[in-house]
This record gives sequence, structure tokens and C-alpha cells, in this order.
Amino acid sequence: MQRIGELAGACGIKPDTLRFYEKNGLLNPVNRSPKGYRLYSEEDAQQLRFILRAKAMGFSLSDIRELLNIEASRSDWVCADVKGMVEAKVDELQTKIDEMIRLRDSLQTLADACCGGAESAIHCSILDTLETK
Amino acid sequence: MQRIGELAGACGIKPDTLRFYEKNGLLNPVNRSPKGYRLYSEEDAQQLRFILRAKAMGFSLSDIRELLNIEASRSDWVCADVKGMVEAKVDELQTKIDEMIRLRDSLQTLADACCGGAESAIHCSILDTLETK
DNA sequence: ATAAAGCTTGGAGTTGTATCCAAGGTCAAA
DNA sequence: TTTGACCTTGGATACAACTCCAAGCTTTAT
Repeated sequence: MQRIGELAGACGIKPDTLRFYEKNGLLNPVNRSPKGYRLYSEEDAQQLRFILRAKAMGFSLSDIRELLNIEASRSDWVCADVKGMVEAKVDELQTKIDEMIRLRDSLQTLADACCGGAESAIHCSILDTLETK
Repeated sequence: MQRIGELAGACGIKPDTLRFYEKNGLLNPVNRSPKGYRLYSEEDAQQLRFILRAKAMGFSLSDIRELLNIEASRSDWVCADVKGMVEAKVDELQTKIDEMIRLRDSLQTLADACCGGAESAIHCSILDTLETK
């Protein structure tokens, strides 16, 4: 059993974050010491690592809550459920990526058209473009 | 001179947004009617369009404040200043894009490894991966 | 003349993901 | 034994960019 600071330190997060996850139903440490200190079991630590891995993959905390639900009773679900979630997230990411590429390209075009020199910005093509498209 | 609702409507935003921009120093309508209604001149409308265009290009409101400062006294700046801002934003976007592509690819790999069928998720490779990497 | 639509202000609420703070209890080391 | 590190709780704060609300005034349409 580890105390909150130990587990947090071991996982590179802060105790506050762990309490935050608890408040939001992501990770409920099973035990408390006689004086009320949270005590995390190896299973709790395992679950935290699950959360952090999912987060690193781009899942939101509410996605993760859902994944944990599935994980908690795998037999109630089928592979298609899980794969569906992952693919939905891929699509979501793809949409954002496309949008950001669009923005990046617009900006790059803008930058390319600008001399970028020490000339006064009075005739700056970037500002002109923003002013009147 | 247009009233707030007219200008907002014409630009596809809400009056509240215009007041928000004003409170945040992005757009101060020059005039008020005798009864205190905001009145926007064509220049104000022009500036709003500048703001909205910059926003559509991915600039944050604080970026836009900076661009407006430059725009307001172009002669105090050189092209390099402006181009620098745009290129910094391109880099910022690129960093985010790279990160999101990394996430997308990880998730795609995860999805590809899953049968995605009607089988119980008991042996789901996605959950297994998140559980123990 | 009256009702609906529009305007004003100050301030609160939203979303997501934490992070920080204060007041107080506990524990280990020097 | 005292100091300092750690723990508890509830609640405040942060960020971005709005969005909404209430109470009250003005303008417009019928």
C-alpha cells in the first residue's frame, strides 16, 4: 500500500491530480489508514497507469471513465464496442488534424508572401491580407 | 453607423461576443447614441472583420491584440516582426499537428490489432494494451 | 397605447483539466 | 521536542473564449 504522495511521485503526477481523479470517479483507492490517509493498492496503481496511458493516447477523462467501465466488466461488452470508441477517437483526431493543417497552410502562405525584412510594415502583405481579404 | 445587433448579425456572431471583444480591448466602437447605444462605424466593422479573419487563421485573441497594435501603427514595425509572429504560429500549429498525428497513429495501431467483432471483450487487445504496456 | 424586440450594465456560468490554498491533523527524524 | 514533511477537507483559481442572466431603459411595429 502506498500513500498518495508516493504513488503520485512514482507516476509523475501530483497528489492533487490523484484526488481530482478520485472526485471524478476515475480512481477510488480502496483503503484508508486508521487516521484517514488514502492507501493505494497495487491494483489501484495499475488502474492509474491505465488512466495515464489512455490519457497519453489522447482520450479525455470522460472517455477514460467509459473505458474503465468496460474494463471493469469486460464480459458485458464486445470487441466492436471498444474498437468503435477507438475509431471514433481516431476520426475526432483526424478532423482536428485536418483543420490544423488547413490553418497551418494558410499561415504559411501568408508568411511566404511576406518579405520578412527590415522594411517598415507599412506595406506588409500579411497585414494587408488580414485587413481586406 | 450600425448598432451592435446589426453588426453582430452581419458578421455571424452575437452581440455578447462584440461586448466581450470590447471588454478585452480588441474593438472599441467610437460612438454612442444619445441614449448610450453602441454605434459602430465602417472602420469598426473593418476592424471586426480583421479580428474574425485572424481568428479563422488560428490566432488567439491575445495574438490578435498584438496584431492590432501593429496594424494601428504599422510604421513602428518592420515586416520581420509580423512575419515572425506568423511563423511562430505556424511552428506552434506544427507541434500540435505532430503530436496529434502521433496520437492518431497510436490509436490506429490499437484499432487495427482489434478484431472488432461481436466477441466478448474479455480478451480485447485494446484493453490489454491499456492495462499493461 | 402597448407589446415585442433591442439595448445597457455588472456579474455569473460554461467546459476540461487540473493546481493551489488555508486550516488543521499526523508522522518521522534530529 | 520540535521541526518539517506529509496528509485531510472544502473551496478558490486558472486558462480561452465566450454565453447567459437579470433588471431596467429605448425603439419599433402594430
